Amino acid sequence: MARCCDTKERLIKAAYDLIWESSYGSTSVDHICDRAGVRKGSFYHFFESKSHLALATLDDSWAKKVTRLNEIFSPLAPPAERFEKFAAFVLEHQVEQKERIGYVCGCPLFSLGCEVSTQDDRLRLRVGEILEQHHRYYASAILDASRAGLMDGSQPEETARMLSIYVQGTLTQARISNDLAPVRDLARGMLAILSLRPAAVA
Amino acid sequence: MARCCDTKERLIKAAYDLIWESSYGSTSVDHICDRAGVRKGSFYHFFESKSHLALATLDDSWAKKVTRLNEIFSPLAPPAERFEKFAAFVLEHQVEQKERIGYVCGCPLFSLGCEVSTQDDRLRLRVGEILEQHHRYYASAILDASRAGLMDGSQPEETARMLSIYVQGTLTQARISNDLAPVRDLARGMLAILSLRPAAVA
DNA sequence: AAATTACTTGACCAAACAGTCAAGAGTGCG
DNA sequence: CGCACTCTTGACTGTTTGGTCAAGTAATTT
Repeated sequence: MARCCDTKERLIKAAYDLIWESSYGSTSVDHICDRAGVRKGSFYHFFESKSHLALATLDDSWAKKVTRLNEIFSPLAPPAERFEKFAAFVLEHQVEQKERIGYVCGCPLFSLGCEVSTQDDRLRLRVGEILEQHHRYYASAILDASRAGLMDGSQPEETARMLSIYVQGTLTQARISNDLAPVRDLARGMLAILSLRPAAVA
Repeated sequence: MARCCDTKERLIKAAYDLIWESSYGSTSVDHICDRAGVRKGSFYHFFESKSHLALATLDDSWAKKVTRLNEIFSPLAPPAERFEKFAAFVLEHQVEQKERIGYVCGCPLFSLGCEVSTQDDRLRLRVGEILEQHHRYYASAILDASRAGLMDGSQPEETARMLSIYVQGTLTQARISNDLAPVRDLARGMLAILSLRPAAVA
């Protein structure tokens, strides 16, 4: 049955899902293999260790997400709309996941990063890089908004940082309370942090 | 050597530290016993399981923290000062921990809550309750501030919610970036969210 | 057709794991 | 003193863990 197929992708998908639904520590190589329908020998043919697979899930999920973010944060879209679309995108993801597994799962990136940061520097740094990319999207939209006279853009970096933290906090809060309410308020909260002038929201 | 001493407390302390420094999943009962200098039989004399011990660490640490928070959020203190003292308290804690173990550890409550929420409802709910208590401190200080004419208090609950999320996000961010900078900006960020009128800050 | 390559398989290992238990040992009380 | 209670101990069990490996199988190259 050699040289077949999508074994590697199935492993990445299974690992991503399991870590998101539960946690890195409680997800064993055996669980991942079971869900992927793959024998353990194959696992170690493709990946050195669980940590290496986790890194692969980060790269893979980021590569997929980036095209969507490029759409949402397209410089062609009005700045306020970018944030609204982003919030809608996040909410949609969370609703879907809650319907599928019965729990609000929050952000796989933050959860994994938070869990492993003091134990696995490679994973920690990669998560940090990806979060930094999100920051870039925010900062660029803020600059566009202030250039258009829609908001006070005197501190774009600081404002973008606060947005990052707010999104991060909201998803963690939603996971812990197992409640989508904070995510439903995400758009409003982001716009409040941006202090966009009323005209921009309409 | 029976009927001695502080075995139970040592177990709670060891579990708290280990979970904070690494994570719940990577902390085994054996590790906890080792650090506490206690044999495993004793562990199971006091606690049914690791999950029960984790719950005890939550209760224990919250009981200790609450007296400090009552000081900080004393209705006798000016509202703005309460938030500044709180931010200083958080920073102090994080600096201490980073010096001790070389990593920014973030908040044990958020990290644990985030990690176990989809697997252990008892722990999840307890973490949620404790976070809710923090929210109460914030909301009460906000009401006091608005009553004193220091800020717009039209949405005290919503503002307190944003503060909670911001603090939570900041500590998670600090842990992931292994950098205290976000925590050093905590006071400023909290005051920005509160939009306290300049007079209140001076 | 033969050799190489890329993948799969299932059996295997030692270590770590959560949890149990019977036999003590120190303390306080009658 | 001796009983009862609380705690401690170390040896134990069965399972799960991450990880290895030799043998096989199918496509690809030569």
